[in-house]
Amino acid sequence: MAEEAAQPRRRRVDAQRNVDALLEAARAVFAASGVDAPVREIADRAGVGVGTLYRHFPERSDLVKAVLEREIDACADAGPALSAEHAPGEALVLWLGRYTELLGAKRGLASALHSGEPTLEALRAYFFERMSPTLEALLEAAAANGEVRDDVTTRDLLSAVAKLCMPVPGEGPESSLRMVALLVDGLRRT
Amino acid sequence: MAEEAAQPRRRRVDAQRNVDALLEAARAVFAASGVDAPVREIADRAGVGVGTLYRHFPERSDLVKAVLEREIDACADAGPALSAEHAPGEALVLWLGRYTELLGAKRGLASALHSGEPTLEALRAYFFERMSPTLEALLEAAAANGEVRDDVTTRDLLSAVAKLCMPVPGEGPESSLRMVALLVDGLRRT
DNA sequence: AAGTATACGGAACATTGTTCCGGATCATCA
DNA sequence: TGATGATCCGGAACAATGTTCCGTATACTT
Repeated sequence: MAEEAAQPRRRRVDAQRNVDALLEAARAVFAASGVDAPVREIADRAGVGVGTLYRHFPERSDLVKAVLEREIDACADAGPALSAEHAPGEALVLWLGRYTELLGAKRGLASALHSGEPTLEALRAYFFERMSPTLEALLEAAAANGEVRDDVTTRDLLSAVAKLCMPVPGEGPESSLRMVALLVDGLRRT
Repeated sequence: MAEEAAQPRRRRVDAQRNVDALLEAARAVFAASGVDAPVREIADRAGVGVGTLYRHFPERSDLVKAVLEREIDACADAGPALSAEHAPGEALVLWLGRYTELLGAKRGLASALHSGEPTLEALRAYFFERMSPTLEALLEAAAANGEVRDDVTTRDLLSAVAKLCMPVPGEGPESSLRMVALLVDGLRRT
């Protein structure tokens, strides 16, 4: 009786099992073959038909989104803590490091953000919606403190670092790190 | 008799006409719909069957490459002139502007460079092969002159700017310009 | 003009995202 | 517990797109 009264029924257990299997399969396949991996491969690995996959994730991008959402949240939520424990400028740089790390580790994320596919628009939107407030706060604090220039947009900065982290065949994450560092140098107050 | 002796025959005139038509159609279609436009659309616009298209351009990417090669060359070749007429640091910045402009105007170029498609590897290779010597010279001169830091790789810089120019739905070329400017600020000697 | 290498067109194939629906399965209630 | 209906499943089928194939047509050569 302590449950929500709205839902007339709860999700069938087999359905839940399949959702879990799909998420795990997707995680594995994306890690192994990138976010462009065929849907069927994921369905097979999960031991499920494509119909089932589409029942739970109406579009391929919903699966991508589901897999990446947790990591996006963790990164976005890391801002306030850094802000509490460090000086504004330092907190900003540390968070940008964390952000770069996320994009470097989940190579698929950067790709997904930039693949023109209109179907991934939802992921892009979620990503920026989540990250913007965090960076906004850090950036404003650091600028108010005079540690970084104040003519740089939150959106530009998020976007720039994400782009620099785009994986390219024949280029490792190290080069992304170097390029981000260069950009951050440009950010310091002139 | 002044011809090369190797080729037994020269290209048929109808074939040449079709190649030209295809190149023009591709240019138009790429400009209108991006480099991901369907091959058939290009063939149709050129008034030609897909078989003909594939006879002259064995892979889609060959067509992309053919369309973009000329512009790549022009940009790469612009380096020495700038170098002759300006101070090293200024020449570098001016050329980077030209380079950014190319990537901003031919939105397809930046996409093509970063779309993971292995078939576009040839274009990527050509691009860097052509741009590297130009930027290398400019960068070395400016660094030797003490105007910019000397710990930045040619390759990193080419790659970074190209990435910052990647088109993203809902983001115009202006934001690319701002981000490149930021990066260039980071490039100045500290 | 005849002969032949070259080129053409478009049907057909492979891959991939997505839709559809008949049949199986589970939750609920008498 | 057993009936019942909502929910879910599987995979065949469809659409879009890159690529291949081959019978036919055309342009050079002699």
